Amino acid sequence: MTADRKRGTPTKFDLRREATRSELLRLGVERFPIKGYAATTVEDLVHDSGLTRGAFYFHFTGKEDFFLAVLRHRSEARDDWWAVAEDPQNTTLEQVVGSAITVLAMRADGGTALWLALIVEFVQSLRDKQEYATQLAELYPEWLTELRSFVAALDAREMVRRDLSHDELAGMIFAHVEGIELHHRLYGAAPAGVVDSLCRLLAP
Amino acid sequence: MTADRKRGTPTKFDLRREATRSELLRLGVERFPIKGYAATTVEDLVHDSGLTRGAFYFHFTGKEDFFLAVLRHRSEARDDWWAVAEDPQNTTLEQVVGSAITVLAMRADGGTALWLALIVEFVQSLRDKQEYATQLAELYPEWLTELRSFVAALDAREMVRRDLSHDELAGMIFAHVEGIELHHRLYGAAPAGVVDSLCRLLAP
Amino acid sequence: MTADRKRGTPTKFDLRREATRSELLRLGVERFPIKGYAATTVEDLVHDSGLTRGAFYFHFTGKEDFFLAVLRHRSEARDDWWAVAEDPQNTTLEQVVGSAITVLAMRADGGTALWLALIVEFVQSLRDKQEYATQLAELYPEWLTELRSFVAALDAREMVRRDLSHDELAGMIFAHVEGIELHHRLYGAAPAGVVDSLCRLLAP
Amino acid sequence: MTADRKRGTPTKFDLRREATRSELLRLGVERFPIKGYAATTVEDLVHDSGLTRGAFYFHFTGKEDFFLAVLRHRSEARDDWWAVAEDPQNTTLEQVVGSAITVLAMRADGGTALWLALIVEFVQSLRDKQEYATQLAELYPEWLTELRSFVAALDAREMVRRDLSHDELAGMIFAHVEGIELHHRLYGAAPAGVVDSLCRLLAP
DNA sequence: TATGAATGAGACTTCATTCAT
DNA sequence: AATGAATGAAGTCTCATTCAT
Repeated sequence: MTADRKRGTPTKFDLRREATRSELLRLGVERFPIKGYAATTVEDLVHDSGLTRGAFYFHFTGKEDFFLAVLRHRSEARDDWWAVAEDPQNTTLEQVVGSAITVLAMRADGGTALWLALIVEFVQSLRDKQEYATQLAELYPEWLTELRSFVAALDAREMVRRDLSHDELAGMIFAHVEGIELHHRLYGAAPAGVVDSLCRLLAP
Repeated sequence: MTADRKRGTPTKFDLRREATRSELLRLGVERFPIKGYAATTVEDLVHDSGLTRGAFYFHFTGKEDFFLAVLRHRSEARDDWWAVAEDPQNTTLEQVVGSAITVLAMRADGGTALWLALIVEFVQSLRDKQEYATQLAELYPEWLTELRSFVAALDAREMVRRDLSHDELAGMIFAHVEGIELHHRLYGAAPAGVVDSLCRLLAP
Repeated sequence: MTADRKRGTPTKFDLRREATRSELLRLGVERFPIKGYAATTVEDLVHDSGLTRGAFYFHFTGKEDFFLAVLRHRSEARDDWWAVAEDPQNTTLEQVVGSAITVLAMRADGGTALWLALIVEFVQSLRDKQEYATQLAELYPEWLTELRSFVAALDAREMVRRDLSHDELAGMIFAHVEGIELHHRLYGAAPAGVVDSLCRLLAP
Repeated sequence: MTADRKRGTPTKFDLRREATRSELLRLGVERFPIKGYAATTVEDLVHDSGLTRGAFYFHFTGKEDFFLAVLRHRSEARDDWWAVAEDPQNTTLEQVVGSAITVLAMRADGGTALWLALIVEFVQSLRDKQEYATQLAELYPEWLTELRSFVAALDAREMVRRDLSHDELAGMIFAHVEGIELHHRLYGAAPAGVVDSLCRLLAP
């Protein structure tokens, strides 16, 4: 059996383990948004799922470790929304950005700026546990990938400014959108023309 | 004594009480940034200051109430930084925005995006205590005041777009800057040209 | 009131606090022997005493801190048993030692070698928390004091060897007695003539 | 296979089983001293050895059972150190005892008084599981055997007192040495002349 | 107008042991 | 003969808040 694992053939143990692990991650995606990072207890996570706290600690070192795993898990399930930038029907930057916003709004799992808020809580709770902060920072470039693809697609159609790198543009619009959504969430501040402001930031 | 207070003549008791209250608020401004909202205990707040838990609960109903009071207290001590927009030496939008950024960077009390993070923690900790969320939302317009003055000063010099209200512009740049700074704080993401992007957002 | 404290006049708070603290220590002396150091939970300690876990943690940093405080507390309540060494009725070393053993046997609070076993458990549980080990080591000389007095009294009557210091003799007989009692406790090994062996160790 | 076992001809299954069992015991001897009895988890025991929890529970009913088996296992690997008592080069009791101490100091596996401390922890953890305490007590006479041989060898050369049985003398010096070493371990108390005190205890 | 000892609900985490395979 | 994922009971400790004074 050990040999099997080495060869990459999952044993029955591997299968069982992975099933449980996945279920835990799914529960994390589902339940962290409900009460927030800090207020969600391990018990809240496993409650009513047939899993136990023990299972949780078998798979993860602790809550921090788990939260990062959840973030990674979320990253995996991403589609190609940025393909809207290649759609010839969208002839102007405004149209492309508008379509993109529309597509993205449809799949926000949990609510606007929700995960950003969770991440802020997470980071605040760390206080000098540098290891986890580092792991989080390593996820950022990955999240930027989609946006970079979007920017690249725009660039291919000469719809975007060229004095900044794709990376810089992606980072800029990411931060802009999250800033707007977060203010909306915290203060109920109604955003004024996100499409418009994004276009201004991106236009050549 | 109550009679005195009604007449507006503060007795020495009133003075003492106000001194204690102010000191507590000052401590809040000083100590919340150190460990974050959740991790800062009431003991952390009063420790080493000669004040006690008892004083804390005499002046405030609880931690939430106190935090809001601290936010209000912070708003009071604001200068006229936005006057840079009236300085005739700054002839272009770029120069004005650049000066403003420079001035603001100097007085950040505690660190970049720090208070935004505290507010996020605070809001997350509330979970259905609508009363406090409402109180927080009421503070937002006040914070916007400075930015609105800034925008108005720019407007007077015809340096700013007019398709959006001062309020909308103020809200937009507020959210933009905080979004950028927060990403910097969370992920170490280096912001690409804040002055530049602000100009794009504001320009006529 | 603060001034009172500085002057050494206990306030009502001081009195209440000390009463609770003493009661906790008393409970420690009473209950650690029942289940042993490791198995005695904080709940076990306060249970049925009207005190709470919270009170425990108000007064002590944790279980280790408390255990050391209990050991110190025990040290304080010691009588002058070694005065038997000055009793002129005991004319030989055998008689003196025999009387001493008899006296000591009467006040063993909890059982033979019980506290030694607790201390061993305590030390084993520390594992590289040097701070507590150091604090424990500092108690040893104090415990030796009584035995040193005993040896000194014997010495005054020229009943004891002089090639070793009082300190060395005290340490030797302390270890000897505890070794014997511990073996008795662990293995049920019946000690063969403690009086006799002590005399051999002490005789000139 | 069972038949084979009954006939005493070990099959290759028997061999494998015994190998695993032995390895587990060896691991116990190696790893209990590291963290102590209580703090050493079953995982600590098998980790990095290729063995598993499952194997552990196949061979032993539990941790207590295992610890006793480890103690028995340790007893088996004993040499004839006490032969120094027969060495004609050692002409006095002092010389014999001194040589014995020297020899013994060389083979202390794990550190001074280490196993005594483990046994204390073990016994404390039992609390009314009389069965295990009994099994432990049954090991004691066996451990005494070596010391008894030593005493017997001394007796043959008329170097030892005769008012006590070999058993009593062996028990006495065993307890004495362990008492001294334990105090050394717990409090850092430096033993004063072990050779000397042993001679006093043993001399005719 | 405070004081500060005490409360008490729960959080995270550990680990000996089980059991389906 | 062994595997190792999972269990679940229990333990230590934290802290916002209360209340007698």
